[in-house]
Amino acid sequence: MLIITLPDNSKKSYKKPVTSFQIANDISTKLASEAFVSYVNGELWDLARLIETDSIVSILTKKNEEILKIIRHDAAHIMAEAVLELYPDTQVTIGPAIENGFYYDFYREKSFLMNDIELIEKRMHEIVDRDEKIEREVWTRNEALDFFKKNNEIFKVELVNAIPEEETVTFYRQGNFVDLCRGPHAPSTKKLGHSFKLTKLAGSYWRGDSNNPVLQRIYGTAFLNDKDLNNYLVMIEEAEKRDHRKIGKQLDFFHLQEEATGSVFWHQKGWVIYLEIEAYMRRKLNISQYSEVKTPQVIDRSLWEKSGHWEKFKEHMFMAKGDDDKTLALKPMNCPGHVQIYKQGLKSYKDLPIRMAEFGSCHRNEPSGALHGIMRVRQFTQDDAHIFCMDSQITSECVQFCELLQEIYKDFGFNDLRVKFSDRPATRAGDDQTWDKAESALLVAIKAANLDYTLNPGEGAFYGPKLEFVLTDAIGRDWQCGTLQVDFVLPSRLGASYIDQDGQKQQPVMLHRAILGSLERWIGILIEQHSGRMPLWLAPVQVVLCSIVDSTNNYIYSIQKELNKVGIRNEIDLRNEKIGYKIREHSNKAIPIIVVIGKKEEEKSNVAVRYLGSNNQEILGMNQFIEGLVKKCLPPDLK
RNA sequence: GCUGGGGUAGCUCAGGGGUAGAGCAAUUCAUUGGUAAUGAAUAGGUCGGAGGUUCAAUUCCUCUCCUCAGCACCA
Repeated sequence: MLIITLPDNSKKSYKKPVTSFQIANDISTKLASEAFVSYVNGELWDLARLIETDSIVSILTKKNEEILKIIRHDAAHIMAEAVLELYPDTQVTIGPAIENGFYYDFYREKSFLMNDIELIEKRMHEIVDRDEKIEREVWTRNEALDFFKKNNEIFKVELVNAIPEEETVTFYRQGNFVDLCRGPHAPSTKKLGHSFKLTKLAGSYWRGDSNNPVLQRIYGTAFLNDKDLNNYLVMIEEAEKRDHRKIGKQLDFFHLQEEATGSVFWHQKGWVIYLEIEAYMRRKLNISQYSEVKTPQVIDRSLWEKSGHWEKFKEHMFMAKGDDDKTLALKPMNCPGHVQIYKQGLKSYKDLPIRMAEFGSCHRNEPSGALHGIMRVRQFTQDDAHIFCMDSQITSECVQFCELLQEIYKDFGFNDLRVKFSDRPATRAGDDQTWDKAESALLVAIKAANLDYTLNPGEGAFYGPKLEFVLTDAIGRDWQCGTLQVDFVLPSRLGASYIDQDGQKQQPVMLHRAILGSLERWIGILIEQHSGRMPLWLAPVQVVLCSIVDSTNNYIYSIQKELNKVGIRNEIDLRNEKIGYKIREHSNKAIPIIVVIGKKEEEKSNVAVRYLGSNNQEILGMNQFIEGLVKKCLPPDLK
């Protein structure tokens, strides 16, 4: 006797082992036809898998969110089947469902081209229509090994080899395609339906290691119906319009060109944003008792050798030849320079903590494939600082930093940031006790700032653990912005010390920290966040004054004079164009406030104000308008 | 760096072995108008760069640079 408990707590009893499909069928034939998989005691199972003990079972249909993952995984298998049918010289490797879709990595001498993708997609639709049964099989590990060896599938052999000898593995068979897979899957290829699309073709590496063979990855996405699929595709299209590279060009913020690959040409409008942000950060750092410094751009090789950068980072450093055949390097980081300033003169424990800040312009020779607009560049400016402190000050400094960071992110409108915590790696400097202290300081800081985090186990730097503060771009890619790293190593390598209460020489700890990360990346993220419609305090042009007829030009000049006096960034548009044309053009240029001035306004010393994104207009007295505007344009920390 | 796309007017893009195309922008003229495109005319190009094949290359081939997507990288 076998008792099956259903979600509504009703029970069914069976004399023999039963499948979820039978159970569904006993409830209603409709449910059986709509079922994809089931939960059996909280685990996802195939419908055809035999349940042999008393169990809690629920049947999943399209209404359950989990199904999306299942059909995307189905889609990956169906794609692999299609690829093997069309290109039998291919080896399959792995193919998971991922956020928003799925991919499969293939190994094949010849590259897939874009037309291949179309053929594969077509074949997938055929396989769906074939309604092939998808069946689960349990094999011993050695059977699996023999099978893959016989077929010369070296990648699968490697996967199976990693499995302990006594264990069994599961296979899924559909048509002539068999794949090693944990499952579960829907009962038939037909269940996928036709709401899928292959999206991208890209290279990847076996097991994510660039020393391994290159694989070809085909990405796709699948949904439960065409409407969801189309919504998704439209959403991606919309998101692409927020791309900072596109907007940067449209709004005349910056440009990039071949002769300076990976370095930004800031135009006047973009540079205004940059300067406003820098000024804001200076105010915040002053209040937080940082002192700002500036260190050399080009430094002799010997210092980089002492700091360890030469050994670990040489390939990424730009070199310059000096006199006497000296090798110089453009600084990729600011820390060694800051230690040199720290080392000038003896430091006492009473001097600590020392918080040394720099808007440090760094050069790194990033691999060409890593470059991305102004988000990943070869020359960038960090809002960098190093806090030299005693062990006993680490925690409070970390807490203060996280609070400051959060305050600043809020001012820029980022309320939900994500934190990654990278703890001790296998090979590291410093003893476990010191690591304990540093890791717990970071954790205390996260908690004090009321932040959630995800753990990156073993991903810390060899010199200490770190926090990474991550923001997301328009199409969902993660970018590390802020960071906080505890460093036990550099101070000793570069000989930084202080005298403690007992007159003994001690080594300070160094906290590397940045809040925005790089000004370039930060502005890129901001542009995408706002689709180019920057908040008033950052808008390159805050107001544009538009005429309707040219008889009011003198009145407009007089308003402009007043705006200039109070530091409102403005433009005037006296062109011989219709007002509708001007409104449209300035709206497209994302200018936050358009002021229209005609004869009516001039007569009473008024202005007609129109805010971006609104069709309303507000008639205000000129003085009243300017007074209000000055307040609105204040940076968030001065409001 | 790796795999696959792409580079044509200021911008967005079409084309394709035989004098290079559109829309928008620009310039000129007319229009002085009331809240997201007034009309007409004109001008605009080493078809990313270097080699090669050809009577002829922007088009085909080779190399190279840049760029896009993903992978790897981001100390």
